[in-house]
Amino acid sequence: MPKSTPKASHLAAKDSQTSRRYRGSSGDQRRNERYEQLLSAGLSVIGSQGYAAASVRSICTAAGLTERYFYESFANREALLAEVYKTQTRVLKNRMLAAFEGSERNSAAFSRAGLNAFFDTLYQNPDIARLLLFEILGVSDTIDILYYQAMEEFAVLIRTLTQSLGLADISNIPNQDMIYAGLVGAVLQIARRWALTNYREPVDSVIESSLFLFVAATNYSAIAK
Amino acid sequence: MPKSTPKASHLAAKDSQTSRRYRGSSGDQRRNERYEQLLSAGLSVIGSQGYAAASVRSICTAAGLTERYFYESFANREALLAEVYKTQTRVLKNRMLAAFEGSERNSAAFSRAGLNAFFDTLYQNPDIARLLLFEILGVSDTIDILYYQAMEEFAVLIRTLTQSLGLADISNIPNQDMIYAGLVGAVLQIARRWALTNYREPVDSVIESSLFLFVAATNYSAIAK
DNA sequence: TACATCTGACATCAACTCATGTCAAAATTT
DNA sequence: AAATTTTGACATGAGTTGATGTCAGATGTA
Repeated sequence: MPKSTPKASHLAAKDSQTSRRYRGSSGDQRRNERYEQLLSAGLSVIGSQGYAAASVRSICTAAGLTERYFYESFANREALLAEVYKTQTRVLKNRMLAAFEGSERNSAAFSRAGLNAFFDTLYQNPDIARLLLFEILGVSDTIDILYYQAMEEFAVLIRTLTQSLGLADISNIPNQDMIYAGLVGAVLQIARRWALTNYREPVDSVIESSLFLFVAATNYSAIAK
Repeated sequence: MPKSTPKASHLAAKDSQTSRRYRGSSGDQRRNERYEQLLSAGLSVIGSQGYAAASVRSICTAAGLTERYFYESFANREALLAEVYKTQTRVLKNRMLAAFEGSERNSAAFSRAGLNAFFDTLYQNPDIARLLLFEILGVSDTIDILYYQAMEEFAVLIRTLTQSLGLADISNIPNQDMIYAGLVGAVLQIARRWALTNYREPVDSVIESSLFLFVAATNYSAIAK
């Protein structure tokens, strides 16, 4: 039996008894700090150098930790990428929800607020932008599924909000899932284009272009049919 | 001086004099064959295993060639990826152009023909789909730019065709480049979603959803303003 | 037949990867 | 102060990678 039990999960409740306080914090706290450091270093390295160049060594160096601690929190590189991705999409989603809350209840203002939160987050954090827009694709089947799920969540989010507020309606059109997925894809592509041209366009410009597609799609059927 | 001059380009016109006929073909012909074999094997391996797993060795094995010949045609792995990508986007573009040619001259039929060529190609060639939709992103700055350029070309293509045929007009809207980029992104996202769910949706369904976004975007401004 | 070229299987090389192990010194508790 | 846990720097090992080199034998030419 190994003397140091490996922990795939960072929630190692079992050790809270056997561990001892150290530098003012408990074993769980310290482990949690290391986990957070690795998560943050992962975002930084992947977001600036790319996933291919993000070796365990480089991430641990950036985190100020030894490689031994990497495997305390993550099974492998891919698991770290997955966690970073989940964390950042959650952050993004929350910011957008907060923006929706604080916006006026009319169609344009509402959508603009959400799009502003989205594009502003990417603009303020190029590492996040690179990771969410580029590095996440083509890594593995597992990660691809994660990406797919995140896209689906965003699509459901905007669909629910749009419809529940009665801002627009395309319910007479079949395959709405796909159309909302397409709209998310349109925004992502505009964001990728924006990033690849070093964010030269003003943020308002990318917001308005995205908004146009949203409004066109959600209003067209009501007008045309 | 090295006795075997390395050739970064596969167009090694210089050797056409020094080389000798072999198995019925000239040196240039043989070199060209090897180049094509590597290109095809590259698509196959990258498209089925992913770029990360596509080592020089595995590609050469798939091509039935020795590693020595890899560097005769390509400077490195990335150069091969770039060539495969360029080749396949060119093929795709040509198929779409051919589809446009053979279609009726009304808005819906025209767009449908192009979209059908696009989605059908991906459906018939999952390797191409994976490479174009997933594996191309996040590899390197050079490859990212290649992707960006290809997207831009497709956007210009549909913009030019749409406008020159008078099928629709959004010229009263600013930042049309961005909007067409967004439409390309929408189609790509629908394709990615389709691929990630193992092409379960009928091809007509993804075509109609894409078409809806096109028609909505290109007709909305004319109606609304 | 004698010779030159081309080919493909294989060897080599340093560099790098992930993952695990070792151990003395630092920090904490008793 | 003594004992014990935790830490961080480093070593290790098995494996793979990209890139280049070697060479006997197949395929051609004279």
